[in-house]
Amino acid sequence: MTDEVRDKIQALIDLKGLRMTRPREVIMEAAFSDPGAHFTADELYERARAIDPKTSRATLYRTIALLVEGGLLHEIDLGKGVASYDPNFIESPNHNHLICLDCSRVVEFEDQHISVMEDCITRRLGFTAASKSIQIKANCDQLRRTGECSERVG
Amino acid sequence: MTDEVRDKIQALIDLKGLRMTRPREVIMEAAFSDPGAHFTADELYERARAIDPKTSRATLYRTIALLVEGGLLHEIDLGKGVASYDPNFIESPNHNHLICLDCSRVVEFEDQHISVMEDCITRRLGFTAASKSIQIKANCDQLRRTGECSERVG
DNA sequence: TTACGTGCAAAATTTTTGCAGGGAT
DNA sequence: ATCCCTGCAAAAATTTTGCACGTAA
Repeated sequence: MTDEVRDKIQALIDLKGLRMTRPREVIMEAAFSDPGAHFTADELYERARAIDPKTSRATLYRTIALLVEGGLLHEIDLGKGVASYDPNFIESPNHNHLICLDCSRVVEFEDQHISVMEDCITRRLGFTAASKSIQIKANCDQLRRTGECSERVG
Repeated sequence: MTDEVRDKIQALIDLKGLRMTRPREVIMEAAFSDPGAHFTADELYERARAIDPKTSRATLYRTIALLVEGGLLHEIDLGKGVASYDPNFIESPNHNHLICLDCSRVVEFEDQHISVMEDCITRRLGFTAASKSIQIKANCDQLRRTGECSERVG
């Protein structure tokens, strides 16, 4: 977990007048240890239990809600049917997701041109954008050429 | 429901060797009667029951799965926490969603430029796009000017 | 000390499934 | 007649909540 994330967490705790407890610490550690790793509630539960097996689902859900509300965690749709969460919006607030239909890998990307156009369209519709996200489901070219998919990340 | 939709449904039924039954008909009627209206599973349940109160959830979920699998219904994330479904991808296969944070209204929009750029980025990452979607959460300018939000759809 | 936080277990939601009877082709 | 389909009810999966005890500040 980076210091920046640690600071944001502390700021959120302070802002809401909450307390930093060990159960919360464990869950946040599990959530932010790898910024590239998205997860579902259940996956985070397993990760947290890897750090402290006593972690309870009740506290997990309460902490997820806290982090989402505070903007440190974003709820995203990765097409799994259940909500996934993305811990990387702190460091890359404007990234999008490409989901590989062949291996389910998720590639994050950013693009200034598209971002500008999104703002443009939003304004034209009479709104001011608060958050923007793109999901692209796609097939891996390499798979078709070589029969393999995993690994390569453009 | 348009004839085009009716035809697509029939084609799906035929392709899979299924049968067109009254319970399915009711659910599909509820789903496609208003292409602009997104819905959750539960909302569709209520709509279907308005047509035929005997509609069961089991059949509803089975029919939703059938339509999603067949590409007639798209699962989308409207930020409600539960999956929503969009019946309008048959008529507008490439539209995106803007969600008003003030009134929760969903505005659909399409844009050729962005669509091209998405394909471009996807190719650059080494993939071929299968489906693309954008979600923008935004605040209504009119609300800030006049204190009202609903109604206006750019 | 004193709220706030926690875990447990129960409850509430949401979705899936087994099964026996019913219906489309 | 055949095999798919349906509804019911039970089960499964996921998330929320009440409560008594624990603990950070």
